[in-house]
Amino acid sequence: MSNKKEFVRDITNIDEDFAQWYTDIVLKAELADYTAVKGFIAIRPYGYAIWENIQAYADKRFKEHGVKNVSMPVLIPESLLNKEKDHVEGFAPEVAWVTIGGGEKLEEKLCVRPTSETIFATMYSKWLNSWRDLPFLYNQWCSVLRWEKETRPFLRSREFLWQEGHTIHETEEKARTFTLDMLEVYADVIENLLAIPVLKGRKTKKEQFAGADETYTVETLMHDGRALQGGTSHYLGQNFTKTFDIKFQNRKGEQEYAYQTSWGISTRLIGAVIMAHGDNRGLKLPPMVAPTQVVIVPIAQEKGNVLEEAEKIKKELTEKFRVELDDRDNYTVGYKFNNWEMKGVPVRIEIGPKEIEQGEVIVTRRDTLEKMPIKIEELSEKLENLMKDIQQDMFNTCKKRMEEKTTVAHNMEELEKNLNENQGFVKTMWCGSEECEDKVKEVTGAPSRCIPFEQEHLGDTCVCCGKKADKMVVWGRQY
RNA sequence: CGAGGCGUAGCGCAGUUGGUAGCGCGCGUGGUUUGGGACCAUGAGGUCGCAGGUUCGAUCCCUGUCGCCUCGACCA
Repeated sequence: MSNKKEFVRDITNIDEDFAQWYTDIVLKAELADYTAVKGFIAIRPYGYAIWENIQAYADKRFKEHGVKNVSMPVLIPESLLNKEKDHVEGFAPEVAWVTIGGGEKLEEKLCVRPTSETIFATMYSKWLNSWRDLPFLYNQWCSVLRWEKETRPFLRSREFLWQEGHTIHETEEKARTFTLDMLEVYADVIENLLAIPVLKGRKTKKEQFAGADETYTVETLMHDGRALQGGTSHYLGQNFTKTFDIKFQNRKGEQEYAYQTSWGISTRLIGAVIMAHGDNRGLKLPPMVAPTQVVIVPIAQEKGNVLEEAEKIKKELTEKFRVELDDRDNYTVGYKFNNWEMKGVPVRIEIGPKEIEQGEVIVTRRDTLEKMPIKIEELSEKLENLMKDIQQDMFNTCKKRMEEKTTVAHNMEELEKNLNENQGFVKTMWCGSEECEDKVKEVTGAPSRCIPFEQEHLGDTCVCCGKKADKMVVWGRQY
């Protein structure tokens, strides 16, 4: 009653101020906290556990493709960073420099890695001799630094955790295939683990990675209709292998430059999970990434054998699920319900004297808040199915929203109207010129998201200039 | 980098027309409670962001500075 009001005020309303809602969730669900330095967050155990689940899932997929993990240094000499022209221009404005070491000014300043193409390239050039050595399929889990001006936890911090894969291949075709394979891994991670549908496509020249020939992307859509780039995979061609002299003796005995890829996903995905699924009660985690999948809340736990029974259930469920028993005696049941809902735990089990008498428990889904009694002996089995249902339903809900928020425009007026009213993705035809791309961004504030793999024929003329167009491109405001 | 806002207890905020600080939540302890954010009692917790100036005296006034947050242009 009046409690409800208090609760609503606890977290900012999701539809009134989405940005504030997001910050509230990050802090109150104890995912992360601000630190002494702007743009540097402390990821707390609950947030880090989500990252660990993402890591475990993605790492397994990478390894299925033969990828091996390595660790590269955090510092890059200026001269190395400067070797690839497009690359420097893309990253130079946002790198942090180390100029003093051991109390003495360094002869050459060192940049804190914003990404490690240059280091990998240097090492690859040392390690590569023959076509028999290829491919090199290396990845590292690390943090990188980019001195952003505007920062937000997970979405845009100056330091962020990520994974960067760097591979070199014998042929262009093999490298291109691998680039797309990794994009599929990302789509798999985001759709199947995080339950967020993706739009797959290729970035326009203007939006692609600094130093890449092609950038592929998986784009996602958040609660408020804004887009978020979930992961990117780049085909780097021979841009770096030529400047870093990564060559090998090919099957014909000739010297040839290798073909390279790089690809990454970051802790930004935690931001995506928050913003794609959350609601006014807080976080809503898909079972597969949830650090705690089941929380058991005992009711009247001091009475009879409630706690004992709850512990028994926990023990049994722990074999299949990540389970927590909330036996804190200084909080009421209502507090616990709200607290775990805010933390997004997918399934809650209530057990009290009444349930024990009936030999059942009350199971509540976080996503729909639907309550159901389940016999204790059937619990473990039924929860398995329930987890699958929740995972699937959350994906479907998100997918439906993405479909509703994807519209078509044939001219600038429609494009602007759709972006303003419906947000989301807007599909249009595009002539392919950067002038038109710039103009759309200038007028609507929305950059191109990608040129989707699944092309549709929406007309024959460019949304902007009206000239002949044969590509479909998707626009959307982004995070 | 442009625009705005804010720095007082862990968090949210009062406050002193200048006399060295208070409320709510949270936290500790004891007890009563527990089926949707419990209650009583008691206690701990502050160089009032930092520096300088004015003043007998500054958390308050002035100047500077630093930091943080939000919104815009750039990025995972």
